[in-house]
Amino acid sequence: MKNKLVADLLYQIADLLDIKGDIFFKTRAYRIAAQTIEVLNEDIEVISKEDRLKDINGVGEALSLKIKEFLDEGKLQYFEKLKKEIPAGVLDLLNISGLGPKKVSILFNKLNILNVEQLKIACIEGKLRNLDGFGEITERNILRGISLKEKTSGRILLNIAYETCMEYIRYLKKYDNIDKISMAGSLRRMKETIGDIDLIVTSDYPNDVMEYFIKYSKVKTILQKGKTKSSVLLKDNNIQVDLRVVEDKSYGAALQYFTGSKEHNVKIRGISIKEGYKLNEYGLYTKQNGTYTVGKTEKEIYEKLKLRYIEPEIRENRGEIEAAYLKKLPKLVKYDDIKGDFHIHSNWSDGNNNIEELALYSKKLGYKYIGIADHSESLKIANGLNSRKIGKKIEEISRLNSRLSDIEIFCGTECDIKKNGKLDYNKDALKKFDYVGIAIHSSFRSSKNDITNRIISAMQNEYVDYLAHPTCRIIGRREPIDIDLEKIFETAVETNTYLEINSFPDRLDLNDLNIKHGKDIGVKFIIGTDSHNINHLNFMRYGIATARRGWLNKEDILNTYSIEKIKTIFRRDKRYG
DNA sequence: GCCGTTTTCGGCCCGACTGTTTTCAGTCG
Repeated sequence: MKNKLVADLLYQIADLLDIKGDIFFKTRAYRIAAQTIEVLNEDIEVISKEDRLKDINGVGEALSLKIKEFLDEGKLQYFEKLKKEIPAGVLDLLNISGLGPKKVSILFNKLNILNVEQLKIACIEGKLRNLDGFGEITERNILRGISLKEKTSGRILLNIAYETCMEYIRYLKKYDNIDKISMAGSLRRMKETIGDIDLIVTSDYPNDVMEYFIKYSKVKTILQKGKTKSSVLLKDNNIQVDLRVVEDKSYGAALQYFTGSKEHNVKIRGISIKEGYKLNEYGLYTKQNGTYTVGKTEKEIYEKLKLRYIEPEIRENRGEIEAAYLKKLPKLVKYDDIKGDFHIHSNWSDGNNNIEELALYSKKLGYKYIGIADHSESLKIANGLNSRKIGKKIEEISRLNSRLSDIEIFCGTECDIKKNGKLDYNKDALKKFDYVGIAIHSSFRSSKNDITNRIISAMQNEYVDYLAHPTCRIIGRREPIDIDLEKIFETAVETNTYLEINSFPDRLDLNDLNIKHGKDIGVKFIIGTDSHNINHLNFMRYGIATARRGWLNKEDILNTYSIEKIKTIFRRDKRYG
């Protein structure tokens, strides 16, 4: 499947044309086509061979020829030419918050700025302020955007790392000489961003495993290759993957050692010493004469140290070791505990799929229910629903509910919170929904007091069920909004408002620390994917991981409940009484 | 660029906000 590759090509062309100053509707056409191809279920190569490219919505004469050339030749002349006109570093500038194609174009053409580093220097030297449309504040904003990007630079989003890793594991599993295999490191702990991918395998033939490991078709560079450890750099995304081969009797010890976190391990090793052992990546050895005691599984190591087994997601030295000793570890929510998803956008607003497609795919995931929460009226860009359309959407959902079995569809909304804290829909409109999610989509930089009060007053609305992506952060692009989370948590408890754990990989909002803190105060949560097409529904895994990192158990999360219980919560007396 | 015609051109979701200006361009969602 080269669908993703083709989509990326079209996205890049759109960016390049934007910087060149081509008309908006042309670049938009490229992006629409890219988006469609990205989520296409059918293999684009098959479609191309059968000469059906033009049947794809958004692909016409010109694009079909370009896609065909790219698939047949392995590259596209048009794209190669564009890349010569605009260096790759200039494209990077688009990823800085506050910079769009027009400004980037000026920076490139007037100041000959070719990359982020040069831009940073130019800002510090005050060279931008004299350009048309730029000023001192622009310089400061750009510097802020660059530093935000630097903070996460070199780190990959969780979903990219996870998918890349699973693909590598599938390749390795095909090899007979590998027995056990697992990911380790921050990826196994499911941190929101990942530095590199660590893999641990057991085998009696380490040398052969190393050979097989580096022969993977996506390897770009072999960084090192030894007897038991090798590192490679992957094509496309430049991710580093480290592989370690250990004996079976050391498998658990190696996993424990390489999963981390560093802080967790330091403390565990301290406990080992106190208990008369020495712990390293090969096993737990007695201090006295260095004999091997255990090491085959992580569980037996923890148990030998008088601790309960600690799940990887919470190994951060945030109290888990003490809790493991006192037998007070939370029973973390499991990846298959989730029974549905309430944050899904359909093609009634800005989603790519219709409700039936979403429902059928959700059924495949084993869900019992889903909720379609399209945008509200004022979010015109996202094609927000006006009150007339709400009725029609409800009719469609009830038709589907009577036709489809084993899955129930709820009609919800992601209602915009206006600047004054009022909701985008009035009471009569809100009443029509099965449930109401609320969210902020503008004025992120208001004062802490204003924005906190704005959210609190929205939460106090009697029709509101949950607050979506509470801090509005975008990892690597936007800092969380400055809010008084303590007050938000208190209001959530008072008003029975569930707080969302948004599973979209660049959001993961609330984050692990917020969640843990909220739980201590008594907050209840809901995990939503913010899906805009059926593939996004799979992001649920990352929301669950974040919930686990926040120490949540099943009972803390709305969408683990039975459908009957959900209905009583959505129809609580205060609303309909 | 695509699409759909009253079919070969004209329309294509647009409003809020910011920082620049002094009436508006660029960015964001």
